Amino acid sequence: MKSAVDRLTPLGVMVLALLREDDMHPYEMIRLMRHRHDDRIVSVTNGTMYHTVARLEKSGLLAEVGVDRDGNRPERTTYTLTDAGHEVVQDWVRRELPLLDRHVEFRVALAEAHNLPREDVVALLSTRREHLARARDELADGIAHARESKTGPASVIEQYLIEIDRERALLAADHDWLADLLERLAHPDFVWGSHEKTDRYLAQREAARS
Amino acid sequence: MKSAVDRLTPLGVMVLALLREDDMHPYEMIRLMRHRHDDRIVSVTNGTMYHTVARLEKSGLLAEVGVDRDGNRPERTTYTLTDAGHEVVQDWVRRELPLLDRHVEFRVALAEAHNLPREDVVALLSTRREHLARARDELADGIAHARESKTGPASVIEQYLIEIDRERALLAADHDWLADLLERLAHPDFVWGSHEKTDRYLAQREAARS
DNA sequence: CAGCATATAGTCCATGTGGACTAATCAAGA
DNA sequence: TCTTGATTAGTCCACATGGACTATATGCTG
Repeated sequence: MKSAVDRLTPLGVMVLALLREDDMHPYEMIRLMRHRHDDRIVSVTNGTMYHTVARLEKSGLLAEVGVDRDGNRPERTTYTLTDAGHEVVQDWVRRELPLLDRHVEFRVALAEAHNLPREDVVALLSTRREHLARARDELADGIAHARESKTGPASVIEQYLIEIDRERALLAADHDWLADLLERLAHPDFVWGSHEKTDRYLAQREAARS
Repeated sequence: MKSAVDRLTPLGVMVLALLREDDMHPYEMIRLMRHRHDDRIVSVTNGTMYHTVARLEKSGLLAEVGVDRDGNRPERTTYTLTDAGHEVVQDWVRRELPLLDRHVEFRVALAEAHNLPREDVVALLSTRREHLARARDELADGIAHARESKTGPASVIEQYLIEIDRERALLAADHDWLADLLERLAHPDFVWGSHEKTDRYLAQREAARS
């Protein structure tokens, strides 16, 4: 039986996270995500956004709060986050933070990690760090093994190892970056929490009007 | 007017590349891709594979060569690459190799780069290297700028820079790895060419029977 | 001030994806 | 020997994506 967390798409999670900051209509989500360059992480198009919001509403993770009108502009339907939606973002982030193979999902989880208590994030990312170290070493061993057991003409397979060697390099870099982040997170100077989000949202909303 | 290259999905390109090695039926492509762990790069499912092959046939990039039968097993339809298909893989790889933002596409392009002459690959990857250096520096500047202009309470935004700082780190690692690869490619010991592919294919086909 | 582009807010549809399903054959275990 | 499970080869369908399209309002340019 698949729970609500499993049905969430990356964009769906970002939508729920946006609604934690304030009630919003879909078009504003699109503008805000573009302004914050969240579309680096997931592609944001009209079709997908409206469809995603409709799905989230059907799942009871968000709900209409009213239809507002500005002059003669088209009507806009504003949505708010439900308690279930609130909870499900956190569950989703918790699930995705340690996983290695879902690249887009991890970037979203990392971008939304501030929705979780700091010590939880540190624990989950420490697990991820171990997974990264293991995956990196296993890949390196596999590559070394493949290089030893060259059966044909000398090093003819080297060209087939290029892409996998890049993956190894990126895994290593990801690991080292994460180790550094964990040190920074351990330091008490690193401010954590979601209490400033409304300020941030308002500031960016203002900036978007210029 | 969108050419055939634009319509290609990552899996479509890998299918065409497989057919350069030998004629094959879709089910064997699935097995072979799983055996080579090409499903690290693109997800391989029945539905997508058969649909992809059908599309490629409709575009004239591959063609049926016969329906073979093994005992009372289900019939299997074998496909071969057309001249157009041959050409289009190379065009696609040429187009994708320098681009930064299409992560999956680049991994496929890199894995299939051996279908191009070595000097072309070196040129395209050198361009990519410059793009990477520029993107890395621009991101670093943007992050530094955001840290300077903190308007609110001290370093409250630091938690919002985590994900983008990871992107910077991975860009830097990608750049350095690529610089190293380009040095290795310049060295004459690095064997290049597609003449051994049939051997490789046969060896793995054999290995898959154990 | 006429005209053209862009922003606002959203709908609709063609296409691609992935998981469930079928149906037969072969291997292995109790 | 009977049955369970995996492999072979493929079909089918529900759903997610993204681009095209609509329609009004505002801004900018010559």
